[in-house]
Amino acid sequence: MDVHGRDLRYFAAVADELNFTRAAERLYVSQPALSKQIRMLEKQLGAELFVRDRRSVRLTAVGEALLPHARGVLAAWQAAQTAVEEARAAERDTLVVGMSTSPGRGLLPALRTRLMSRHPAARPVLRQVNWADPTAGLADGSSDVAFVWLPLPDDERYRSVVVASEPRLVALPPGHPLTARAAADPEGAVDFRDLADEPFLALPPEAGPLRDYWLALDARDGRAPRIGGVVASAEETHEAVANGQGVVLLATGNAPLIVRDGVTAVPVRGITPSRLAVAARRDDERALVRAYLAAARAVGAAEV
Amino acid sequence: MDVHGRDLRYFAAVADELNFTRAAERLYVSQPALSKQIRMLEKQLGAELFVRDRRSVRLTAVGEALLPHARGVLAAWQAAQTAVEEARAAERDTLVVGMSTSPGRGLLPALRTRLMSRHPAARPVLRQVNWADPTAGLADGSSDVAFVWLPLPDDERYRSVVVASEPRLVALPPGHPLTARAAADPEGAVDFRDLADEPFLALPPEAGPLRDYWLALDARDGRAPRIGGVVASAEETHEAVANGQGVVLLATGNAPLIVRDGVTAVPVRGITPSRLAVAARRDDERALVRAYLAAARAVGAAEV
DNA sequence: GACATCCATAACTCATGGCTATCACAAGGG
DNA sequence: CCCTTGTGATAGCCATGAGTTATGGATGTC
Repeated sequence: MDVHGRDLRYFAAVADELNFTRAAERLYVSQPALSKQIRMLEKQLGAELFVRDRRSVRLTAVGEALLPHARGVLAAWQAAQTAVEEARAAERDTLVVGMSTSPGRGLLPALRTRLMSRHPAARPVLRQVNWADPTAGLADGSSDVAFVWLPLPDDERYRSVVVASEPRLVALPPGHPLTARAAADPEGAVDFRDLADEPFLALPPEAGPLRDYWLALDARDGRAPRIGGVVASAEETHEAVANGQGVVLLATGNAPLIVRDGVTAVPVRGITPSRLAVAARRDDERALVRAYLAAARAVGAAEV
Repeated sequence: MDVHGRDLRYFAAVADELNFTRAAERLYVSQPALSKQIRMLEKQLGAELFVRDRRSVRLTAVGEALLPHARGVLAAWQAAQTAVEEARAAERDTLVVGMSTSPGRGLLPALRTRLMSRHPAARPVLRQVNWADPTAGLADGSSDVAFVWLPLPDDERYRSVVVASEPRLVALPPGHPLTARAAADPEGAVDFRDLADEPFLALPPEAGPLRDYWLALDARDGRAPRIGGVVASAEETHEAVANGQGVVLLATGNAPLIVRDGVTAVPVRGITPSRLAVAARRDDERALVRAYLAAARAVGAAEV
């Protein structure tokens, strides 16, 4: 039914040489092993492939019929191996870059350029990941590296390089009283305690510590926030704010995604700045991953 | 380097089912065996072929790349097997009919017709064999059946069916004295003792008992014949007789091959008739061979 | 919470494919 | 004429391959 590729290779070699001893040498096996395998193949096919006439070896009609097909099978397998090798190479050179929202700030082209100056064959592929996954695909392996907001859950599994640290803003619906207060402020900002009691839009519970972070839990002295709704994308967030479901904290760089149709964003005093980082799985030592982190380090700040 | 066809078959089955358990059933192997073989294949290729994600199995990029090639290899091997099967069938249906000189007497078409009425797929192939081999190729396997002159050397290895028994003639050169004597004889014949002392043309020594037979050794009372030359074909024989190198005994049916350009042939009294037979190797039980002998029996006389 | 599904692992058996040593036979060569 | 050389087949041995059954562990389902 099936055949081992080796047997076809052996058969072709003997057919080439018409001499078992020489064929065995060419195949780096002993002559008896070769003889035995050919006999096995003949037995399997139910037909003699060679006539071993005391002084000479030659193909039978059946052998003659098999030879081109045997070569065909071997060639087809050769092609298969090549295809696998190419796929492996493509996989090795592909770096999946996960992100929840576009990191902006000119980071992607800058990192791409630096990466490819070191690894010309590299092909960074961008991948959009739902906000529900704060690791932007690192956790389930769907990304190799990712733009993430610190802090990450399950911190020790990842290493990260901060590439931007910016004050956080609050997005306010049209006509919200705090808009006027910010306008009157010398810095154009508001204090967090002035908005702590507003209903907040929150990330899904799966987001873990990141959800808490964007609710500024650490600045609330243990008092629970009011949750006005759950959002998992920039578009949802804009809609929810515009509809007055609640306010939401934003990284400065993400403000343009939310601020339109009367929604405004103003700086908030009294909370820590947001930190955007490039991260990878700590145990992922692949060259391309290391190179991307190195590029991020060159572009951004210190590793955490 | 090489791959076992089975592994590709297993791989294709799992790729089809995307489920090891079901694929294993389809392949009639246990699930662990299948799992192990796929792992082996992956190890050999140095790349994962499937992602076994808790609940599902799916192809990796490499697996995706391999799949069409794997099917290609399997198809190529399938074609190879078909080719072998066809060659085997052709070989099974081919009957090599050996002969030294054409048996004539309408035997070949008669046997061919009878053979093919029983075995429509049969393809009798005629093969001319040098006179030096009295078995006309049976001995070395180059013929399956053969037209031979009895007695055969190594008798017990063959079985034969006599298809013609005819008086032997002697071929005489132009102007030989015996020609006149025969003309004067009431039967137009000569007695063997009148030509026993002539130089005789003989078959090569390898012909064994057949050589002796055509020298009519049994009719010489132990006296050795004079050998005028050795001949191994009808053409040589004619030439040698015409040149006066010697005389030679002939089967009646073969006279037309020799008698021309003044060479004559006259019946000889006092020697046994020649017996033309169809023979085969005794241990050759193939249907086609048996059928050819049966056809010969129907056409000719009794089996020896 | 018991059960079913599904893939992986463990421990075992037996055939396969390799090796070395040796034989049998034909063909040349001193 | 014997002896060497070349060639394929055979014998006996051993490691590995490929299969088995039994079991584990994770994940949904009723």
